[in-house]
Formats: sequence, C-alpha cells, structure tokens
Amino acid sequence: MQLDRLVNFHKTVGDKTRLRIIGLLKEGPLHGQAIAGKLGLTPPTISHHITKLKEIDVIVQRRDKNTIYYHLNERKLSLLASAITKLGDEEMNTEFQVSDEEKLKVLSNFFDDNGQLKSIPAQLKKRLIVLEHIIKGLEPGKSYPEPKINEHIKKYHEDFATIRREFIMHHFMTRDKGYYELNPRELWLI
Amino acid sequence: MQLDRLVNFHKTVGDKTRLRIIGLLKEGPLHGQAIAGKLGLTPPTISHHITKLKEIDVIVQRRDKNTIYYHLNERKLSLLASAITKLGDEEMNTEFQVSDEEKLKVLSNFFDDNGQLKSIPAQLKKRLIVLEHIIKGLEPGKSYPEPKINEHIKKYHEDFATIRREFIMHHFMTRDKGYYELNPRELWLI
DNA sequence: AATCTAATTAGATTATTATCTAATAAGGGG
DNA sequence: CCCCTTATTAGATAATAATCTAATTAGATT
Repeated sequence: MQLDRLVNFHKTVGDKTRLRIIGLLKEGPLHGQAIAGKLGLTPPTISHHITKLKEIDVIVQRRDKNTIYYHLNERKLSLLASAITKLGDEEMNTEFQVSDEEKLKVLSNFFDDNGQLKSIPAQLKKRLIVLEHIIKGLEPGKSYPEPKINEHIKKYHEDFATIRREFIMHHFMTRDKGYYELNPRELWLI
Repeated sequence: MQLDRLVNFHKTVGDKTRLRIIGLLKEGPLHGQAIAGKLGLTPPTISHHITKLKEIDVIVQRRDKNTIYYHLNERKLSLLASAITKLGDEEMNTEFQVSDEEKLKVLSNFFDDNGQLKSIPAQLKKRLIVLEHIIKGLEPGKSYPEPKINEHIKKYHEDFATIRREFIMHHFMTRDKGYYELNPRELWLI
C-alpha cells in the first residue's frame, strides 16, 4: 500500500457530493439519473463523481439494458478507511489482497475431508473465502429457483438459509422474484 | 455527527504532506522545525498543515519553553476514519463523546464497594474510563518518582506495572528520567 | 532592554477541481 | 432505420488550496 493511494482515497472521499452518493448507495444500488435526481445535480456531474469513486474501487457497476446500476463495495471502503490508522505498519502491505495460499489454508481448516463445511467462520475475511468456494459450483448467467439454490448449499452445510442470505448480503448473487442469479465477479466483495 | 465534519476530515487528511506528518507523529511527538526538516519543507508550510490537523482534532500540542511539541491523537483519528463506514447509522451520533452516565455505569461495573478495581477492562473505551478515574487522584504539574506512582495505583489494583504503562501509552502522563508527570487534559485520549 | 529561537501571519503564485451547458456516444425498441 | 433513454465527453467558469518568501509575534535567556 503506497502513500499516494491512501492520499487519493481520502481526497476522493473528501467531497460532500461523493459522501452523499456513498450514503445513498449504502441503501442499495441506483442508476445515474436516480442519483442526480435525489441530489439535485445534473447527470454529467454524477458521472464525474462516479468515475472518481470507481477509480478508488469503492463503486462497481452492473449494466441492465440501457441502465447502469452502481453498487457500493463496502468491504473495500472499510479496508481503505482503516488504512490510515495503520500508517507505517507492516500489515498495511498485506491486507488488501487475499493470497491463494491464505485461501487454501482457510478452506482446509473449515472443510472436512468429505468437502463438508464444518462451521461458518465468524470472521468476515474467512467467511468470504468460504462463500466464494461454495458459490463456485454455480453457473454464471444461469437463473436458479430458490429450491435449487438450497439444494446446492446443502451439499456443503445444512444451514442453507444463513448461507443463502450471506450470498445476497455480500453481493455474490441477486434475487429477483424468487429466482437467483450470480453477480459478475467484480461485485463480489473478495 | 454531521456530514460536513466528515467531509472536512477526509479533505484534511487527503493530502500527502499531512499524511506524512501523521506518519511521523505516530512514532512520537515532534516540534515544527523537526517536522519541516524531516519532510524538506519550510516551517510556515508545516504551520499551515498543523493548523488544519488541529482543526479536526487529530493533533494536540504541548509547549515546553519556546518549543511546541505536536502529538497525534490516535483515538480521534481512528474514530473519524471509521465514521465513513457508518454513514447513516444511528450509532454515528453517539460514538464521539462519552457521556457522564456512561462513565458512571462503567465505573460502577469495574470498581467494587471499597473502590478497588475488580479487573482491567479489555475494551479500549472502558479501559480509558477506568484509567481516567484512577489518575484523578494525582496532582497536575507535580513530578512523582516511580515508587510514588506505583503506590498510588496499588490503592486501586495490584498490577501497577500494567496500569502505569497504560498511563504512558494513552498519554495520560509522561516519563522523564524515572520521574512521572501528568499531561495536560487535552492530551488524554478521552 | 536586547537578543535568540521557534511559530505564525500576510500576500503572491500556481495548480487543482466541482459544476454547469452543449455536444456526442451507446444501447434498445418500435 | 429512426427515435428514445441513459451515460459520457468537451469546454468554460469560478472557487479552493499548497507552497513559497518576507514580515511579524511570542517566549525565554542574558
């Protein structure tokens, strides 16, 4: 983590309009015109701010027909926000990317020899690794009815409801009228 | 916590020079010329930045003869840094000031009827409340030899070494050649 | 009082940036 | 293929702010 990146994060976020956008997107994704309307600004202005927020990775987007929906990446936001308290620490360099080794280690700790999840990790970082592993068995672009999703999760752990909820909460998938679909990888919080 | 204050925090901290100052002060207090020297900038420039950092409460100062030492308030820094992840939450409004009621509640939980500290709180916020209570029996401006400090702490808890260390760590007091002295209240992290 | 040191203020320069209007691009649907 | 909607780019304007030099203030010591 280089200093300039941290400077840029705070510079970007140190703007009333952009903080208001972040506040809005915490409630859920919105498209450009909707944001412009809610903030009383013009679409080009929003475009300008969204570009900056995307540059620091706290916003990702998903297209639906003509409309682009902007999502807040809360995990990135929180990692970047706390970096300032770790200025100079060694830890600073490692926290932003989870290495493959680390993932393997967590997976081997939480799954038994039959591939069953022994318990749901309490720590967010580890929980995301486990969720990523489970969701990999599903197909991108395909639409699944709820029972299919439950069935898939039950292959790993009996508490399918909790895990299904986590999938939604951390933007691994989207639910629409009882059907579930994987989100594009950029929306995953890992 | 109003939005403008948060904007101002990030705007202030979103500057390379100011982040470098924060990084330097994490190692310990420094005076203006020292900072200017280490960063290769002129004293007026440092003065300018220090003023801004004081405005957001992240730096406090202490005068010694002609020289002013600037200290980093790490607790404020970390509270402000994490505020962005709580945008819109109710919690945002409460976290910044510890109310007297809350202090009383913590004190009655951690001290027994004879005024003895039952245990050292693990949670930082509570530990600071307890430390503040214990240090109140000492006199500002007076210089104490180490045994006097130990004796004072032992009236509350047997583990005087740990508590004495916490006093230093959280800037309640300063040690100089085996003598201890209370810091001015503005340096306390509570 | 005179002097030394450290800090701050004043004023100027230069660079950055938030916002707008107008124009253009991109993608879908009739 | 033309029209509609949404998003982006271009260009202009006005405001903010980082840094410097020079001048001033503040405290302490001789």
